[in-house]
Formats: sequence, C-alpha cells, structure tokens
Amino acid sequence: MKSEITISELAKLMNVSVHQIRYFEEKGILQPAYVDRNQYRMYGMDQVYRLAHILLLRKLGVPVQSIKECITSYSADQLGQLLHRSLLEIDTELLRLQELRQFMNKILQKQPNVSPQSEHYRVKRRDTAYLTRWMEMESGSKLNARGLVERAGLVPDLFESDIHCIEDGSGTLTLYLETQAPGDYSLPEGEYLAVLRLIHEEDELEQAIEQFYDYAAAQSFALIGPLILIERSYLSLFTPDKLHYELQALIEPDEHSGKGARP
DNA sequence: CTTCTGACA
DNA sequence: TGTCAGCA
Repeated sequence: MKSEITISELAKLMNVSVHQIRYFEEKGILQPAYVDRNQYRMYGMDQVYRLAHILLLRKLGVPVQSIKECITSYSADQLGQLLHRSLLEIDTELLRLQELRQFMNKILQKQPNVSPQSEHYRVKRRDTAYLTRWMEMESGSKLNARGLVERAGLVPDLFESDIHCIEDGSGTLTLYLETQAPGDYSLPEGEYLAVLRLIHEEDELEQAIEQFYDYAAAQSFALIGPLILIERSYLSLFTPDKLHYELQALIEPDEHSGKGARP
C-alpha cells in the first residue's frame, strides 16, 4: 500500500472539502506529491503540513491569493506581525459579539412586556440616566426620512437604542440617546409612573399622552418634571406596523411611594 | 466506487 | 463554496 493518500482522504483528514483542495492547487499554493497514472492526485506528509499551514493562514483572514508569498517568502518577523494583527482583529470581533449579545439580552428582557396585556400603568424605579442630545424638532412636526438624513446627527445603531423624547415646554421636542457618562441632560433617580403603548397611527400617541395625564390625575400622582417618551423601535420587530413607546414621568417622592396602582 | 475537469449559481 | 454532469 502506498504511503500517499488520495484527495478525499486528505479532505477528511483535514476537515475540508475536496473541492477546496483542488482550488488551492489551482491557485498554486498546494501541489500534490505526484499524480498517479489514473490522474488521481496523491498527497504525502509534506502536503499535509502544507495544507495545515494554508488553513491556519486562512483562519487568520489571509486571502488565498496572498498565501503563496506568505508561505514561501515571509520572514519570521513578518509572520509575527501578521499574527499580531489578527490577534487585534479577534479582539475587536470579540467586542462586537459581546455588544451584540448584550443587545439580544436587552430585547429578550423587554419582549415579555410586549405581547400579553402589556399596556398597563405601573410605577417603576429608575436609576439616574444620562442623556445626550441627538436632534431637536418642533412639537407638531412629524419626522420623515429626509428629516432624519438632513437634521439628525448620524448615530451608529440608532434604531437599536432607546430614543428619549422630551418636550421642554417651549414647544421644542428634543430627542436624546442614553449614554454611560453624563451628557446634556440627566434623568434623576426615583419612582416613575410608566406605561407601554403600541402605536400604529400618529394621533394614537397624543391620545396616549392625554390618557397618561388623566390617569395620573385620577390616581393623585404628583408628576414632576417633563413627560418622557421612549421609543424602542427594535421591539417593533415582533409587532410589524406598530411602534413601541413607553411613557414615563417622575413622581413626587412623597405619598404613593409604596406599591404601584392598577388601572 | 472514486476521481477529474469544467461549468454554474 | 457547493453542486452537477459526463467521463475514465
């Protein structure tokens, strides 16, 4: 029995496809030990090691075209730089995945609130939140796509964030994004009256706001500070054609501090 | 049965 | 990158 192996054996050994091995040959980076009379490619240990190197470089993101020079004429120093570079790339990818994971957790924590009978009032505790101004608009005006492009600062992952809309009395609606560090505006820690609403038409939102104040009055909640309107557009993934809003307002930390009220 | 080549999405 | 045909 020959010491060399066939292409399918090599493929199984290295956990790659036969096609891929031929592709490497076509690109001139992996030649068979020899070609048998029946035109079969045959591979020995040299090719096994060589293929292992190729696969490793590929894992590091080295394009197949560059692998040839990489193996043949690269100094140990150049290779060290290459490894160092891909280590940095791995770190950034790791960071990206961690952030993605956090976001998925955030959705899963809020999603149970969505479907059942979510639209009920409750009192919830909020820690201090720091907001950074993103854009401003007149209270009556509607936000369209063009307005987004022209007037709003570009924010990566905008629609994965909780957009806080706050009306500051003077007829200006300011949209904020939540940030880690203190920014343009701070929401004090405390008890907030809150309600979730699913909105599919513009005027429903205004109704919801009126109902919010009516409810607060009926329950004798003393609301201080502005109404905070939080849009979580990423939750609309579960309910097409509906936007998810949470209405909140700080409650005077006096009476009503204990249990929340029910509608 | 396995592989090869070439072509295609 | 996988898949398929047609051939040896």
